[in-house]
Amino acid sequence: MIRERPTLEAVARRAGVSRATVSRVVNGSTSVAASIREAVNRAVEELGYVPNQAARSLVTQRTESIALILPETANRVFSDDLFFPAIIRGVGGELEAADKQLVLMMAGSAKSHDRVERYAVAGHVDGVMFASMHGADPLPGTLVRLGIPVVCSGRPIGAAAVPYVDVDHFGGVCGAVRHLVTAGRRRIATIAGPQDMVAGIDRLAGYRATLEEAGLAQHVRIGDFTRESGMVAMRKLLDDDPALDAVFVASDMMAHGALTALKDAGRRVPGDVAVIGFDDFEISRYSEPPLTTVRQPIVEMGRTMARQLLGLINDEPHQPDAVVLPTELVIRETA
Amino acid sequence: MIRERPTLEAVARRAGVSRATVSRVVNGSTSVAASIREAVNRAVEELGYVPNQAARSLVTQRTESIALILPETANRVFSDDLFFPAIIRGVGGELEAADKQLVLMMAGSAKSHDRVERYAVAGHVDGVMFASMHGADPLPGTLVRLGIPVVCSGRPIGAAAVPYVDVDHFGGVCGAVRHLVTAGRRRIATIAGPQDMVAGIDRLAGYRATLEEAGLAQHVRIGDFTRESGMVAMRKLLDDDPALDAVFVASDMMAHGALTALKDAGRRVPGDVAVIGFDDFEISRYSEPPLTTVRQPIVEMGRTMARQLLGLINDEPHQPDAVVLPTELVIRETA
DNA sequence: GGCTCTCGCTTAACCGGTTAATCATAGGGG
DNA sequence: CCCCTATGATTAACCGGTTAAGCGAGAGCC
Repeated sequence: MIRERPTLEAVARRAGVSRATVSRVVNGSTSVAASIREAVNRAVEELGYVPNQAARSLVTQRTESIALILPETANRVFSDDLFFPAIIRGVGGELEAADKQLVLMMAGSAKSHDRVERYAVAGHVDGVMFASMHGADPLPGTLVRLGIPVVCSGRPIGAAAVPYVDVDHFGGVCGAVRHLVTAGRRRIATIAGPQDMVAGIDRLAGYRATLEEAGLAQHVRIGDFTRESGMVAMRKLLDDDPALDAVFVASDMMAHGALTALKDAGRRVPGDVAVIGFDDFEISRYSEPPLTTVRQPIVEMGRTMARQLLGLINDEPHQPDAVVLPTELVIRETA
Repeated sequence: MIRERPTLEAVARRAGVSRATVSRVVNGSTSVAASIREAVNRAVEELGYVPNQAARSLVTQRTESIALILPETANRVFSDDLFFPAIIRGVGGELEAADKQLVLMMAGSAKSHDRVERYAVAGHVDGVMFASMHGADPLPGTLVRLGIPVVCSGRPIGAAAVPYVDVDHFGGVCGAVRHLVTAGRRRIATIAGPQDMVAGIDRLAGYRATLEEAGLAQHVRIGDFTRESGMVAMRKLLDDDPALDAVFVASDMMAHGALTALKDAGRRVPGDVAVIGFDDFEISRYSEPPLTTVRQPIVEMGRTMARQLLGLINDEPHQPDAVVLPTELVIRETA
């Protein structure tokens, strides 16, 4: 059943040349006579030869594969979230085009965190990408110090100088909140994201800056980006200030939770309370009412990360340390 | 910057033993004296030795990694879909526990399809898992014939005898439709899934069988599992039979589309029309009204696939050719 | 005491490629 | 005609592990 896989040696014998020559042909070296190249290719074809990556990696020190680290345990990732799938989609497309393999790793527990480090350090991959992580994770910095190409999605917290790709959280939020102010809203609250993530911190900063600029009072509640936490936070905000007339919510998921809470509390949206989210997930086009939100180009982030990493790996010059992609206010019906 | 990675040789020198002995200690062989084992472990520790997987694979013919093939181009996967993320979650968790790596591959285009085959055949992975594919894809069968361990999610169409994990589509749908019948519904339509996928075919079969059994007329429209297609199909069904009083929708996404279409058409749910979906995605708990649906344990499917594949790889005996997981009717408010 | 057996380590072959160094051959110049 | 060079192939070393076979020493047995 298991057909013995032909080796370079076999191809060489069949083509009547040496291993080295076959290797050269397979790797597209130019200095091989056309007739020989022809013969080798025929032999490759006939035997169905495919090079053994392990053997190749052993000598080239390259694996042609790249890790994407998701900073949650496998059980939590993807539960309610549309962020990681989109990142994967962007990364995957770009790597496929470059003929690299995508190795997915979850790094939630301390144990798996360790595993990831060992894996990367062991040279199983040519480079590592981190998807938006929590807190000041030392791992990216560690890997960089070891000379492993790394790119993060989301500006890393902490001192480590790690290349990253992020979106303009601050600018996007400012635009959104200003939109509320311009529309005459005066009691504008926010449901912020976790304050151990840049996405949470920067979006809250944008809210604060804009309200300060407008001379309005701030009402803040913190969520964890889940729908459930959005509901809870919205209820608390309504307790805090029953007369609030707008809320900027730092993620679409939480915004959906907020919408539910508002409906339960008998508020009309946007009549009584305007709502703006952040993300622009697909589902937000279908919420009731359709959600006004700040679009961040997640797939594009994935693509950009991959491109940057590939650049680093091939050490192309002029690799920017950071790329910040623009966000865009998408106006639908909630504000 | 790039610290030279220590090799077995280096560890052996430091510990004052031979390469072979170090190898044995590293791989946990028992027949090594405690004192030597001690010394070797110390050397490993001090040097920060991590074995080189390429070298190891070369001789063991094992890569400790496993491919998950997603049968869409990277651009389409994950767009609106919550199925693949859940599969990944299940698979990822199980593989992590087994210390295997997950290699993600998209196989949409013919070109990438080829790439996947070459990759698997080249022995880059110890086994391959296919996530629900379209039509009668020959690839799984091909790989099986080459002796590569394969497991599919979703019973494969066609003759190939490939181990698979699936859910009880038919039974689940029968239960759901029977629920509608029992509730007194008499004009029960369905929005079926694509008829080139088992999930689409079997669910339609369940609908047909149950209605036949109940002696009721069948109204069928086909969608492609997207929300949009659900909306369109629902409108068509209402054209077909404005008086229909229930609809079984073969996926939650399409059900959400159908809900929108029903609302637009002025139908109350479940008053005028009862709706039952299939999947039980997270979002279905939050639709308006919350969706009654057939739950399929997607994460568990992923886990089971991974377990089966690991069993095959370690050629444990008694590997079932097929595992069919149960589905469960989750009654909320739409029926 | 000598023989055999066992235990535990070392030696060395091998996995399947890449590539630097080497060598054969044909062509060109003097 | 001979020597030199360019071209293009081959030889062989190496990547970093695993593991079968070999071997030395201590224990058990008669």
